[in-house]
Amino acid sequence: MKGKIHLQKLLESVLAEKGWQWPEKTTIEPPKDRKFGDLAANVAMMLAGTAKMAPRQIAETIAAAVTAMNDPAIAKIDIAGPGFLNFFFTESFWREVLAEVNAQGEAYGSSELGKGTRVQVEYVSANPTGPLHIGHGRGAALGDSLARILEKTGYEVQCEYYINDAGRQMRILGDSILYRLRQSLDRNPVEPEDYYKGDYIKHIGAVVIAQHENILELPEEEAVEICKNIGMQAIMHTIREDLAAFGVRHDVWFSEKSLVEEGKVDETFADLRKTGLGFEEDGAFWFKSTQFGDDKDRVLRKSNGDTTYFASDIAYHDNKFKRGFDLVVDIWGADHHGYIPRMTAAVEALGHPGRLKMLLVKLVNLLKGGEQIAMSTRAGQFETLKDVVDEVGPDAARYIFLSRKSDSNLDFDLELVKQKSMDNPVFYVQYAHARVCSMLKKAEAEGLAPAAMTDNLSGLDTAEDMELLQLLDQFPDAVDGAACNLAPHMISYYLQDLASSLHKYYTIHHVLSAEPERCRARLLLLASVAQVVRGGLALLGVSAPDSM
RNA sequence: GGGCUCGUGGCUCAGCUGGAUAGAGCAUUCGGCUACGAACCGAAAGGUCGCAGGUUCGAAUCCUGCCGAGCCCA
Repeated sequence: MKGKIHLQKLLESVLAEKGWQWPEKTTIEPPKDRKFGDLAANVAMMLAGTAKMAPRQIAETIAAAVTAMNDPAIAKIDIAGPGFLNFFFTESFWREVLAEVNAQGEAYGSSELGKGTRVQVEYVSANPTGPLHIGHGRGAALGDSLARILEKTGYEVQCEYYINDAGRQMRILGDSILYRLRQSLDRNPVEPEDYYKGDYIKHIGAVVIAQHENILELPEEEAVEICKNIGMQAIMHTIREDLAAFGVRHDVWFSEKSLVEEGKVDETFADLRKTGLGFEEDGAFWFKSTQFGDDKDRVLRKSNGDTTYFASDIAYHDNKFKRGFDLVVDIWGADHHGYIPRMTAAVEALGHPGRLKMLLVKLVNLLKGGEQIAMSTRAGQFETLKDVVDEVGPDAARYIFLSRKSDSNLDFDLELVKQKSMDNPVFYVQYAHARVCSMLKKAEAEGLAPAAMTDNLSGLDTAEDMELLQLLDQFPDAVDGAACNLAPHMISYYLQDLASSLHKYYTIHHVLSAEPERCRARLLLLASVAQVVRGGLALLGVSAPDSM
């Protein structure tokens, strides 16, 4: 970031002097091959069109102008390929990065990118009909990490869980519990055509009978209602526990039922009717979503009087924006992707176009030693999030989830995730941290303290020193990138790079036995690396142990 | 039938708001611990970026068609 900012200032002043406008799409970033230099700018190629000159010729002009400025940070400028400007900075410039890292401490990497924008991240939001499974875990890790990243980059973040506690699924839950309850008492009940079959249903049945001894004497409707309520509470309780054990935060637990009971759905209907975007037809109430690019209009209230899920969802999103969020991020399972056009249409109809971002999380393919484990809540066979976290630990599970794009398929092999190999890079990154901590501890025991910024740091002069310094400088860029793209996996990849450079450094350069001044400078460098590793892992919600 | 997402070395994936010789890890082969943690490091080998067109000075990246996989809707 520091290098980039410095370079951008130089280039901007040169362009201003030449009367060229700064092209919007200019990038300043490390070149793909480090032998090309420390940072490369494509500005000459971007200018070719408007300046009506060959890119390389523009590059020559810019390079000459920058050279003439005699900037103390710039060691060399090359022009290469189609017109890249490749900049080499001085070693002492890169050493200054350490001042940045240490002055900011824990805050290093944070930015004002979000400018205080109020953003809500809604995630998990699983129906309270059964325990969370591993697919929910992926969404949970993504949402939680995203919230951390957005907070780090200057957004004001609220995390929310939407509880689908109204509607048909809840009725089925009540039926399922009652059925299992009767069965356990040898009443030989009729099997419902559709019900939840997991063992947890039986356990809830036991709780119900303990609290309501006379339940079987009550009218059917009343009994189902009791089962439903107790069941929902019990399940939500375990969901909260499982999320807490996974280190996932939600600030608000929002009930669909409350939305309906407070008349918010009716309010939304009225609003739609007023704007002409809602209409009656065939005894049903419709939303004119085709006006916003959906492929057909959608029913909000059926002719039998029941409102649809979509109706609640519109009212819910209306409510979100009325609560003052500038941006809403929804994280959904990929099986809901068909829902995107109509939801986008709805948010537009509500007058908030472009302020809803939907992230899809593809299902997780759970394997054990290469063999697939089937998952289905309804059929009652699944590996719960809790089981998985208990088995592999929250760090490993989270890191796996966050080391891939969320919309790509993910194989989660319980055996591989436990292995301490690069099949699960979480250990690789954590190991880098533990290694440095152990070294710092040993140094302390020997009376060696890391250098201060006022000390002579010229001992940091090898290619590996520069590599680490430049990576430290790139951390804020990685965080901003992850925030802009709503993509925590960019942090994982950054951390793997940083850990790799650290391990290489460790192998090549001996720290404690170097001459005192160089030793202390290296300790400062390594302490800075450890701090950034810690900061990066914190954004993923993964711990950074001192020893392992 | 309509729609969405995805096809990148043997495997798992980055890169996708167009830029340099397409990158990692695993697996394979070879090499490195009498110094700070070998859960590590180095080297080799491995690719028509699904296929075919198009846009451009330049395409894994953008557009169109097709093939293939998964899912959603009817």
